[in-house]
Amino acid sequence: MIKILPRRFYNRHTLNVAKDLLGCFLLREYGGKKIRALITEVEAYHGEDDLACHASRGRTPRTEVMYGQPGHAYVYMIYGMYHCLNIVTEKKDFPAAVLIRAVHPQSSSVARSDRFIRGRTAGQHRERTDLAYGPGKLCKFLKIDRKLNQWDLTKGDKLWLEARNPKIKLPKIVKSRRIGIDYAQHCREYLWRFSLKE
DNA sequence: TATACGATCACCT
DNA sequence: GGTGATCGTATAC
Repeated sequence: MIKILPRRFYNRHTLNVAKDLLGCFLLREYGGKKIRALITEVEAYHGEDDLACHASRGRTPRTEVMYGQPGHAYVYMIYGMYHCLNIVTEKKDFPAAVLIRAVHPQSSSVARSDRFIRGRTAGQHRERTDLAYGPGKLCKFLKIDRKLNQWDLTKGDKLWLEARNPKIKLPKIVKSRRIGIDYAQHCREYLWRFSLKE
């Protein structure tokens, strides 16, 4: 039974949403293709007091989406060449989001995309999790860019999320410090990066 | 208007 | 371990 994550899933504390997103599926549909990917690594960015959060300097045109309704996408360009996908959390007017750092594409998705990206022939398919390991790489793999900024993720179209299979036991969740935010003073010590062990 | 820099990645030593 | 690519955003002037 496949279930699209509803708005109320995102309208909770960001740390809980982040942990609960592990093992869920990120779905991307474009050009007649549908890719399903297991979420394996996330980071939480929570409120204006979090110095690592883009909203730490308040409302700006860029951060406005994080102040909006939960369950929308916050996609921004980083270093002039990559995009990062975030899931907006918490109630309206509280700025917070979960950065999707890594996903594990389903085999059929990898096969399709490998053929599309690298022109591989049938029989050469194999797991290529490296294609989606890292926030920049997964956006490239899933063709996610700023056109999907503010996209409603509860509609089940173009980009959405589905619940994990409750019958499958989840690997242990590993907590660690967030990546690339050394400027965030004491906030860089927070263990707000969550990943599935393995 | 000008400038500094970043929630990254690939490639180098 | 280090560096360059490349441009939107925030901030300073």
